[in-house]
Amino acid sequence: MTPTTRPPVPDAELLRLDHQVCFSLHAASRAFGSVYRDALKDLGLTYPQYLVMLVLWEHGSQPVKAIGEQLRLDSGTLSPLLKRLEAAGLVRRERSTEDERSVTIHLTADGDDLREQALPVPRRMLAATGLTIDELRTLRGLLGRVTSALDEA
Amino acid sequence: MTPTTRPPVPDAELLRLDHQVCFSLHAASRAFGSVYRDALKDLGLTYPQYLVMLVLWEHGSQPVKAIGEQLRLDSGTLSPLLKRLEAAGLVRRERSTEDERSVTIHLTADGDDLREQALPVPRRMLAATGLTIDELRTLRGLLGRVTSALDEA
DNA sequence: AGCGATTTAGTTGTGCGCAACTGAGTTGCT
DNA sequence: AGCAACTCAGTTGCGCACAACTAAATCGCT
Repeated sequence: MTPTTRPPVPDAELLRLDHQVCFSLHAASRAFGSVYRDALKDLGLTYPQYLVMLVLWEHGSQPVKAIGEQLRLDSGTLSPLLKRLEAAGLVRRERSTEDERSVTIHLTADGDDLREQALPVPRRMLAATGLTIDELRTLRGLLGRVTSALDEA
Repeated sequence: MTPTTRPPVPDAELLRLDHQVCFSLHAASRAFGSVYRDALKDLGLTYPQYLVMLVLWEHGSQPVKAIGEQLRLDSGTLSPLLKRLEAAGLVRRERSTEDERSVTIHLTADGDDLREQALPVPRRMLAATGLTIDELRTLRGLLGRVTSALDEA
């Protein structure tokens, strides 16, 4: 639309907006990380470790690859992270018998028990954001679209 | 509102929503990082280094502390990052004479020249997000509010 | 059956992010 | 003036993220 006329928003503002959005995202992500760090320190988990545990709590034992797809993480990140979860006694690694390339991650009893302790965490986080439900939904929607679009490029 | 009645959104959905928002944020931030990495590799800058250069391009020479406040980064992150920028010849460090605790960061001629090369980057990023101007503004607003709220906690 | 391409996890190396700490310099209080 | 509290930059140590690579297993094609 308006192909031959000036865009309604001047270039300079577009550029500033881009920087602000990217920077806001960066800052917001780190702010979340900081609050999660605090909420999770009693559990002895980092935020990425918590994400892995969530996947296991929700869907049960899974190969490394499946976890990586859900969290958008590769083996270079997951392998050492899972090693630390194993060292903490929360998780067990088992090489698959029918496909020996694959390693399945299982929860240990301790890992399963930890779920109980983790239950209040999301509510605490939710409150800390200070957003309404509708705003959260809008945010989630926009972020999802951005991520999909960026993954194309 | 509706103080004694059931909330209109069930608990379970709240929790899922929180996870989705936090996770989306994490994923979106990394997706941005990935596209920036690509857009910036010709300049030899990482995304955080680019953010520091933006601050210097826009506001000129500044002490480390001021840069950290604008980018929400501490000296543990900035000191080595600035060292790398200095090693790349983009930046010069100068201990302040009137307050010898403070180190002022100056752009070198090369660092100033790089601005020219960086000009097309934001437009490219903007296009890659696939969002409209209004959506970007909404996103920026929500992210800013989340970050402020989280910084309180 | 044989062999090249692909898949899966893991390793290595670099940089970011942050907590905890250090050390030099400054400020404020008495 | 003197000294405790604070400020600022830097260092150390750990974990995450990712590119590039390796090694082993599987798949697919002929």
